[in-house]
Amino acid sequence: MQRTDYGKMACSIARTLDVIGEPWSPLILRDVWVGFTRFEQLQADLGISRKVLTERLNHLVDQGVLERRPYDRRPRHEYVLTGKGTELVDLLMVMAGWGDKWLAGESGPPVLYRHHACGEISVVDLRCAHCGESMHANDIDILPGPGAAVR
Amino acid sequence: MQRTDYGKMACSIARTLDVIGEPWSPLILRDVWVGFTRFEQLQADLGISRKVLTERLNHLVDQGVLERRPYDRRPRHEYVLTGKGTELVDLLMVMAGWGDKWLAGESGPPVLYRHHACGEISVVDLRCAHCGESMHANDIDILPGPGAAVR
DNA sequence: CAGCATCAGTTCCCTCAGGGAACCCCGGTT
DNA sequence: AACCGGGGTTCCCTGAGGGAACTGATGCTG
Repeated sequence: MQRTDYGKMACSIARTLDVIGEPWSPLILRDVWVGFTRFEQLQADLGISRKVLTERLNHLVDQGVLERRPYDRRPRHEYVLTGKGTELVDLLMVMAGWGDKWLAGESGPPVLYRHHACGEISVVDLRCAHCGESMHANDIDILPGPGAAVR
Repeated sequence: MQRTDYGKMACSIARTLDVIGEPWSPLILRDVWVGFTRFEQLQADLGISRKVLTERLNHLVDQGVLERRPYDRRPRHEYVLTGKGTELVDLLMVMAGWGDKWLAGESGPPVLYRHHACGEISVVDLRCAHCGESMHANDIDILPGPGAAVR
């Protein structure tokens, strides 16, 4: 949890930050996505404090982004992405794309993405869901929406 | 700065978090994007502590995401997005899109986006830059890239 | 069946980052 | 000369993150 509660703001960016804005949360999702699904695996891979990992996992489960699932008759669980969580991974892909472009340096990007549909190594691009043309920060106007008045 | 330094990890998500992963940074970028470009405006709109706002702005300028620009003969500046920063706004759009879908509730999204190209209210969609087909979390394989070995 | 290992946390303390308020500096205005 | 307003700085206090030790439930081993 942040000191300041973003969830109350009438802004979908702030609300999203309330779900995955704390330090570590995006990296936890990344790890779950690539197959580190258990507490010990996450802790070892990330080097995160166990206390904080517990807090983050509980929060992500509470928010419906991850699901806790037993995988043994012993009290053992793994964490898996829900549909809501899987769609957050899209955000991670865009984040990775920006980092690949601006921060990777000499040696190039640490991972590559192969698109199932065309079989090629590729990157994500943002398109308008309506017309299919490119849709970036300078290609849009912002208008107040129906939820604008809610505080 | 986080306690843990993400910038050292061989992961573009972690590196991106090193730039805008601290609390407030995405909201600062959002505000600059929509036109709150001055210290006092940002402080008033966000309700952020002045100390932290100073730190965040310096960090974002250091990272080449924002540019500090004088707008008066007095020592007054405004902050504007660089090219690098403008591309980060794409990330904010995806973040907002997710929040609109999963967190907006009854009253609907607080803001709408009108796409210049088609003039319609729309949302961003992720496509493969290579073939143009939909490209989401489950549509790709992850492979090690050239920068994978760097620690 | 005692002892040990493993996973998944929980508890403890310590440090340091965020919040809040007061203060400062600098140029311009009256 | 006194005041103002933008853009910070400085101070203290609280609370979140880090680290390491401890716990509890279950299964495996001798």
